Amino acid sequence: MSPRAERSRRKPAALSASAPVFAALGDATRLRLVVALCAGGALSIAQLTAGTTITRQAVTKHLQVLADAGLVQDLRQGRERLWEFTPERLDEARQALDAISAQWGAALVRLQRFVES
Amino acid sequence: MSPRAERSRRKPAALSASAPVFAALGDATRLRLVVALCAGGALSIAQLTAGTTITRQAVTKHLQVLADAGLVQDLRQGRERLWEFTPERLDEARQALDAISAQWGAALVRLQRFVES
DNA sequence: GGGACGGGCAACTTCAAGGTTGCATGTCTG
DNA sequence: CAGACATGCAACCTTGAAGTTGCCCGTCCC
Repeated sequence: MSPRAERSRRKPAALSASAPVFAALGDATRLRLVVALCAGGALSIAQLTAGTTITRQAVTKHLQVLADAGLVQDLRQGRERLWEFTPERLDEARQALDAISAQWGAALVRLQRFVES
Repeated sequence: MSPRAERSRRKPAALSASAPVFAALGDATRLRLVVALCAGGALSIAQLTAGTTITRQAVTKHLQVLADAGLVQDLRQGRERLWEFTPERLDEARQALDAISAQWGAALVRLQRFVES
């Protein structure tokens, strides 16, 4: 089965359900956090704060927003609190963008047929 | 050339440049507007307001936000102001999500190799 | 001309996001 | 134990987002 067919086999997820995910990604700081967690596995708050100009508390709040959107997950380990990326919601968001793009493509095809007729 | 290779041939767009696009999509009302414009071609403000509970002014503001993000475009026609979808920025956002997903996949592969060694 | 209709502009309100500071708490480690 | 380290919690501040209301202006059309 082609990748596109396999993707469309899953449940549609209502498309607007991805709005919170987009909102969570719509901040440069949070986008950086997501990228960092994607590349580096589980990281602590202190590690994620290092290299930024903002406070540890601000990073904590951003991580909480990402967690509420289902993009990251925390796991305590000793005195540390490690955060790791979870891909499910982001995949749903990707599918949502694919759906929009497909809808646009279909509209273009209809327009093309209309012009030719 | 495969779709993936063709996609990666284009410029990377820095990934964080898509943050404003995600922010624009991170609102249920605006997401609905984008979907409507994708399906229905160019629509007027009055048409986009019909069927919603919010004011015409609120719709206008949302459209302005979408325009600032480069997702829509307006064209005046008589006393109407029609809005249409523009796909470029949304495609960039799709590529950004693909990049994140690919990075996560690569991290998983590295983890797998590490566990096996 | 004179209504409808579509839209722009500006002021205003409400509320939450983003960020900081200060202090308390749990946890290693020498 | 004592201190360093990682974090939590709560109060606070500042802006901007989201939405409304009121009024004005251009355009279509009978």
